Amino acid sequence: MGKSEVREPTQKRSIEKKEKIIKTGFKVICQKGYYNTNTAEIAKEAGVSTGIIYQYFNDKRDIFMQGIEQYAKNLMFPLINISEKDLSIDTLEESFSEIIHASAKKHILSKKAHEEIISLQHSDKEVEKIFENYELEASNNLMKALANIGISKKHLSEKSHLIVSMIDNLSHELVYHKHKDMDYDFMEEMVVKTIIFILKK
Amino acid sequence: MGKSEVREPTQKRSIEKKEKIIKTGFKVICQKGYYNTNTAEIAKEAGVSTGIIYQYFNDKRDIFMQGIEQYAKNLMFPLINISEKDLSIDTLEESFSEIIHASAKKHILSKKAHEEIISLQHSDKEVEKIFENYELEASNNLMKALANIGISKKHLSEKSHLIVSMIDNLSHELVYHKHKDMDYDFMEEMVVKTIIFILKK
Amino acid sequence: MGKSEVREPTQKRSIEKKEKIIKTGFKVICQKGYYNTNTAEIAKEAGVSTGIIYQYFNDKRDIFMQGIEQYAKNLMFPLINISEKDLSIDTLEESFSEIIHASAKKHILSKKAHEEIISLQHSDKEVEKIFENYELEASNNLMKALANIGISKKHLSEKSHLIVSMIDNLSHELVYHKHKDMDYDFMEEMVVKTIIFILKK
Amino acid sequence: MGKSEVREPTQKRSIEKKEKIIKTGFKVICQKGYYNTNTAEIAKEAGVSTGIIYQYFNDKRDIFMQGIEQYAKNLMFPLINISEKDLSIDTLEESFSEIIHASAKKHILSKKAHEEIISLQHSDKEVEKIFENYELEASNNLMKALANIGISKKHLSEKSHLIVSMIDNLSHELVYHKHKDMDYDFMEEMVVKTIIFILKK
DNA sequence: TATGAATGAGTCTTCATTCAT
DNA sequence: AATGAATGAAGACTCATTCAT
Repeated sequence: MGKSEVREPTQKRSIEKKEKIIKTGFKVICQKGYYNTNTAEIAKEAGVSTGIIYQYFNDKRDIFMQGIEQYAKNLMFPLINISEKDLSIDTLEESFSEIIHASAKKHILSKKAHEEIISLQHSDKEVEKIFENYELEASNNLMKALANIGISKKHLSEKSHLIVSMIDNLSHELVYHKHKDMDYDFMEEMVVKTIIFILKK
Repeated sequence: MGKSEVREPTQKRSIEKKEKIIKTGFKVICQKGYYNTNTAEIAKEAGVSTGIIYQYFNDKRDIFMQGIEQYAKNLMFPLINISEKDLSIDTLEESFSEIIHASAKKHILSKKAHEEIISLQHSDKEVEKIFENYELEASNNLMKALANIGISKKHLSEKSHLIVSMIDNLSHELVYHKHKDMDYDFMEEMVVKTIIFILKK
Repeated sequence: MGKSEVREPTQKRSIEKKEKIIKTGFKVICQKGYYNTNTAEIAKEAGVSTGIIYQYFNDKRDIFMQGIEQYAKNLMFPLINISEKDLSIDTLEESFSEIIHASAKKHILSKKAHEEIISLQHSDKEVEKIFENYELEASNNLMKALANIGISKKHLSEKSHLIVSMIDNLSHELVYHKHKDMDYDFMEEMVVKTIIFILKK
Repeated sequence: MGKSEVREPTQKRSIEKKEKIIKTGFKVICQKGYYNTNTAEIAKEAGVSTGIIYQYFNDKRDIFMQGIEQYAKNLMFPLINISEKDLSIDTLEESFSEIIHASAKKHILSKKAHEEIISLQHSDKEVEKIFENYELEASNNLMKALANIGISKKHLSEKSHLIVSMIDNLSHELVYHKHKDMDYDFMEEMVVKTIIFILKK
């Protein structure tokens, strides 16, 4: 029935408008929840009409998805961009310490965002994929970097995966600070040591 | 003109009916998400009429809340029930292997429930606490059990927390099997060894 | 996503309500056109809420479709129910005269309806089918009846089809009376004679 | 604050542009239906911007109306152009055979257009007349042509009308081929013979 | 003249909640 | 205590029309 195509804006003004919608929409959804935010509100917050949204996006979900895409890229950046330049076999501990800090820093930005995204993974397999892909990329990059500095390739993919999860978890913990009386410095140190243990094993 | 009160059932039949609604409602919501499950569906699955729901519950949210209260303890953390009977200093590896398996088994429902609950935290601060408490309880129980079998109490809470999250992660991985080409037996073994490493440290 | 099933009402009150919606909806749509009638208006005219419509019908189109179904049945009734009792080889002319009159009578009821239905055949192949099926049934019944009174079966399906079209056309003409100065009695007579001619050929 | 007038283009380029919009718009509307065709689509198909449409036309309806005016005569009824040159009293059968074929050829678009026009008659009485006039013209032309080749004028208008509708029906049948197992050659032959019969009567 | 981005009123549909029985 | 029919407010999305450029 002549489904009107989504237009990819080329003009500067339009690109900015689309970016504004993504940014604002993503922010509001993260603050209030996907199902508690309606398109009219997103439009209003972004300073546009409801109609224009559907020239740049397929539907409400699409706004959020593109927000996630940008967010995920940003969030995973420190892990995704690990290379052998960041690692050295002699200073593994310092290297991972730095990586953890960089990761935690990004996590701080986006407590709410992360929560809302996770909650949509149920009904939306595509959301899940985005994160898995970035996680996979992070694992793979870490794996290559580790191989390049001379770590044994034996079971390296499994090890990398474990390491990435640990870093991710710890970053979470550092941000959420749910357990008030914990010694987070020790936890970090412990994680680094555990990573070294895993790699040496 | 007062808001008609929710009735607390006293008769056996009624109590069972209410239980059924909580159980079914909670299950369906965890599987499909809060906003993708409507009251008609919950009623149908529970074998009751839509009307009756509003005699036992204030609203849809109330069903889910009571579900959380009632089932979270049981479902969420198999780790909560760990005691020193499950652990022995000489067979730590076997012990944790078993714990991991038990955890993985319950993980499908618990993970989804957890995610869904987080998604409601936005509009509902009350929800937030419930889960944190159970997670804390799991860590604490593990900690006590470990202390009881002679593990050093130094930084035990941090260690326990790390261990719980590793088990949680691995369980998730074992259940979802996202990375097809991974050697999950190795990963499990690795996790167990890492736990031992953490505890010995 | 738990698409709520359309309920087929069993209680008397509900059946009447559903009938009322079909009748009113069909009437209003025929008067104002499908795209100029909105669901709120149908509901209002039928004296129900908009919500209830979707318990009995899949969508707006469904209301109209069920209206058509009833209407088509009714409209085609005289042609569909032709049997050998209505025909005799010796009084073919009188027989067809009567059939034409009965058919025209039904057509009067529904000038607007017919127009609106035809206009939807574009976008809706299902609408087309309904009418084709009734037309086919009419042709087939006529064919059997004719065979039973001794008309040669050679090319009888083609002949029946032509006859049904002619009757249908004439009925239309008799109702619409677009051409003010025509002698409709003659036309009817002519059609009857032509039918006889076709059958004798 | 007067409603900005529709401009009548004077430059060659503009006139062509307007013609293109009418032609394309009319075609697409006939194919897909008035309410299933949006102005963006018409503009796109015509190779113009949506904005320009409102310089040449009052509104969407106006495009279609002008399309009807301009193309109806040409498209709707090949029969309109019948003259005595096409007919001869001695070769009536061949003549009508040819007419039927010509009619069938133009039938696809014309039938759809006709249907769509009828559907607009509800909200738009103006549309109604246009078509009736062309249909009448077809009958009249046929009538004159028949009279000119010596057919009796007695009841000729009624006969012409019957003939036109038979041809119209058969054309439709030939184009759509709804009844797969029919012998269309026989039907055509039968129609021609019936026409001759009517004329001779 | 021409563009196509922008508007926002209007539409169908869903669903938590109420109420007659 | 229970049913399930009924309500109607709210939401996602469309599209004829306008307007800044």
